[in-house]
Amino acid sequence: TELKNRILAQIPELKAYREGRDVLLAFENDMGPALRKMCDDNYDSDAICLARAASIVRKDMLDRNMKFIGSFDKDCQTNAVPQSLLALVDMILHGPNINSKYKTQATLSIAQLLQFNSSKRRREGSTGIYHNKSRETPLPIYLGVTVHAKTRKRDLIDSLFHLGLSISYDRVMEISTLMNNRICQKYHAEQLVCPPNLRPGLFITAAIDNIDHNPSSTTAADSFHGTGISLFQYPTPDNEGRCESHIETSDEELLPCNTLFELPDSYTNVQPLVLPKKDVKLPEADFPLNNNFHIFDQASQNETEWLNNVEEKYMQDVTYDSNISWAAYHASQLEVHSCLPTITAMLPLFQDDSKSVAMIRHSMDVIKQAVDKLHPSQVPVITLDQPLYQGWGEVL
DNA sequence: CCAAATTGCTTCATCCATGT
DNA sequence: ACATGGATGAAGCAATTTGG
Repeated sequence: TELKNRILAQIPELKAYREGRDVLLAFENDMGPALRKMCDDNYDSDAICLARAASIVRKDMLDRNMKFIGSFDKDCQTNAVPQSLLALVDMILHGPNINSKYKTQATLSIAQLLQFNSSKRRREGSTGIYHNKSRETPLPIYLGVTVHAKTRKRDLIDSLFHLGLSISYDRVMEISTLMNNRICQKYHAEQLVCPPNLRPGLFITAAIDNIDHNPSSTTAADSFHGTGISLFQYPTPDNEGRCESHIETSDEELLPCNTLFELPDSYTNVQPLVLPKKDVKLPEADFPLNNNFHIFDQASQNETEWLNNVEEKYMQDVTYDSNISWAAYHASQLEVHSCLPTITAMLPLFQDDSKSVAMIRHSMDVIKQAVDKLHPSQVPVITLDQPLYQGWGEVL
């Protein structure tokens, strides 16, 4: 309507005919004067050009129907916005002659924000912006979720949302619930808890430790003395493992967005365990247990070398590569090979005391399940610190 | 115009740092 | 050890906006 009024104001020879919802513009008298007037009015023809360009791009934008499925793929930024919008933004930013295939991140960001903040029809005098889920783009989602994950500050997300940069706080909550439910569904389907960022085919080590959150405030009613289990994988350039972080999104509609699923019972229920009172008979090993004393010789030789190094260097000034400490010396003696960052995953926490034998037994079961799934041929490797190790010995 | 979606507001409960 | 107030989040409801 605004466009119609502008056009009518500029070209009074035009007449508007209403036909249902559409408005037809037609010339009342003959075409000549009107055309001439349009050509003369250079200023407004720019405006018409802009309006035309905008409506072309808008049509593409509003036709988009994206849905956030829980993860971003590599080209999600480009795929989230129509090509015409990208081209337009790129032309505005870098001039119309550049036809580069590689869009800058600024182009992508601006285009995504445009798409995110667009609406099909705005009511006269409406103040706020209502965002449509089907036109959500990766950038505002990423921004909102990341800011929440790092800071957990609601007002920060709210102000970003009011600036049109991020999704609303409610939407962040909704997405987090959705992710939880999806991953719980996966755990239920497999009947074991195995974080999806771990990769099949890589060696796994596990660590069990007690988690003690003992708030310093005197009124903190409950402290947390639980158990945490971490899994580690060590990818190398030769074997990076198969990356299967994609969670299937089969029955999308069935997942409620307002209630949280629970973890499988087989994970959360720690079975009680009674240790036999008497000494247990150890099974006989089916291979000879011989003493590899040359390992100890090698180890003591390493220690001697370290002590020699300390003796040699302790009088001198300490520099970056003095490597005085035990760990630094031995690390410097290792051969350097390229290695990728370790993949770590933390399993959901347990409330049970980590020193109890039942908990340790359950940890072993849980770790074994995860190892069997990811790297079936492997013997589980578990590390623990001293108080837990005592209980561990009892379990064994 | 109207139903559906989205957003804003309020209330209530809980947690926890801080001060006394 | 206790009170207090800020921060947070869930839930419900109302208001507003959108899109057919």
